[in-house]
Amino acid sequence: MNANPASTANPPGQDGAGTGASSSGSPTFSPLYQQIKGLITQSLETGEWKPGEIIPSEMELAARYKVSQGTVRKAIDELAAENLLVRRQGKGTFVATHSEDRAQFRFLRLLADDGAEHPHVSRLLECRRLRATADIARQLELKPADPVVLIRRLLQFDGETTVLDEIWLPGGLFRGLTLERLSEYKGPLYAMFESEFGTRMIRASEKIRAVAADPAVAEQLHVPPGFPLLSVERVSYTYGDKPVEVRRGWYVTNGYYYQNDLS
Amino acid sequence: MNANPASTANPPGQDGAGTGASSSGSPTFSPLYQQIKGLITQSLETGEWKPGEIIPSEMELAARYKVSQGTVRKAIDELAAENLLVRRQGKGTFVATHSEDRAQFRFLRLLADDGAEHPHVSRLLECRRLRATADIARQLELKPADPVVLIRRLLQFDGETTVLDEIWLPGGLFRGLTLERLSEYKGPLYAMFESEFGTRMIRASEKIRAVAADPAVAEQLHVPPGFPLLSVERVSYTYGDKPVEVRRGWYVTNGYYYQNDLS
DNA sequence: TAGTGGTCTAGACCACGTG
DNA sequence: ACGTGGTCTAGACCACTAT
Repeated sequence: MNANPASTANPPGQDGAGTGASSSGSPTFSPLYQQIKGLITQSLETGEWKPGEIIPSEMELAARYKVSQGTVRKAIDELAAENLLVRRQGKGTFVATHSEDRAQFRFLRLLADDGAEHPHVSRLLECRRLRATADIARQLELKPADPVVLIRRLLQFDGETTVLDEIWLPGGLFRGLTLERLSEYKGPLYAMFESEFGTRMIRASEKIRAVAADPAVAEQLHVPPGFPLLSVERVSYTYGDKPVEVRRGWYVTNGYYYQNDLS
Repeated sequence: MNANPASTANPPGQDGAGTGASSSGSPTFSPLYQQIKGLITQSLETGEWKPGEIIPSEMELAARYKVSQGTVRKAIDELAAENLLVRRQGKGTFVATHSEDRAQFRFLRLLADDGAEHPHVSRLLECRRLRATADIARQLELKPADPVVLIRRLLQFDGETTVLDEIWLPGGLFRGLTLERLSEYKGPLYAMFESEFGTRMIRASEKIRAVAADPAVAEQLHVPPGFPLLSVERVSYTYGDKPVEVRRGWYVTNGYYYQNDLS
């Protein structure tokens, strides 16, 4: 009989999830689906649904949050676009993970000159615990001299030593991270951080430069000092745009290139 | 009275735009909104709606294509996500353009070390017409020895010579492009290509390497030979993934860096 | 056959920009 | 006051996957 249930169920401040500040004096306005998105993100963050697991169906979530399926759908759509969730028709919606998928190339876009994606192996150099320098502390939003973990490693593509990485992590989040545990783990580093330490890398920002290899780096990469290297400074973020990794990489781009798409 | 108009109006093969191959024997299936997206793209391609102009409202397009507003909306949503259209609430939907917006940074992501986005000026070196090499012809999907235009230029940031670009364009698409016309035009190169030659760059793919400056390049950039430079090889595409520009750039990354976000 | 996500529709109301 | 895009709902059907 009623033409539009929304006209009675959805005026400001009457429904379960609320409509944000539309009835308050604040000039802000938050769409319902954004609030649902936030609630779903919370459940991801707290581990209610873990990487690789299926989350409740759209209908179940709609009932839980007391909104329509369409609103849940729009929230999930955005989370899927941000690579936090993966939809699979006929099966359900799953929490994204760094373990599978080939999500590996997402964070290491090094291709051979012929365009092929070659596999690589990691060679760990060290894993030390020390105190953050002022610079690292600032980037990780820690206090100076807070404990951090430093990992140094080489990556070999087809046996060729191609990448030298220095990775800084907040000590508090990565207790029990040792060289031994690192070397035992099979798979991408981010997959280990996700499954072993509950820290999931969501996005990263990189500063790329061309630099001359200094003697120490040159020796590790088997190139002469002064050799041109790609310098990649990365800061990775987890939920809530919290920085949880600083990475400095030196890439030998002979036979390989860094692939980037502008769109 | 009827609970669901769609149940009578939308069975396979009965509506205006059609529902793809759902009633044919073909295994393909194309959602209605994808077909609408294709029709809108066509109108963009043919110039029915030009860069900067407003396109018809969602209601008008829905009437034109004989679908619901929601279906048009979904088509426009995707085109907006691909930067082909720009939505402005309360005003309408507009054809994206390289002229305004600050869309400039989208295709030249060079920032100063302090993270600031500095303006730059272009210094044209030459604009010649010649025959494509085998390599350039292949990348532009031309026949070998087809006519092409070569532009060479320098970019200066804060007076510092920072970038040397070599740009190849298909001769057929850029008739009448001369050094004089280039130097007269104010604004980004892509804005000129768009407004003067009707060729709009949609996306680009880059291969990035660190290289040692060869003597000729070094001289232009005022650095010593062998100096580490960022080499950026770009292929730009217009509608239908048709390549229309090959660009080779050398960047001096002292005081500046190439910004990239992984997400 | 049942359940999931994916598409499509129709209609109502809201926020924004312009008269 | 009006038109635009933006949100929200409700319901039907389609496509895919598993049982």
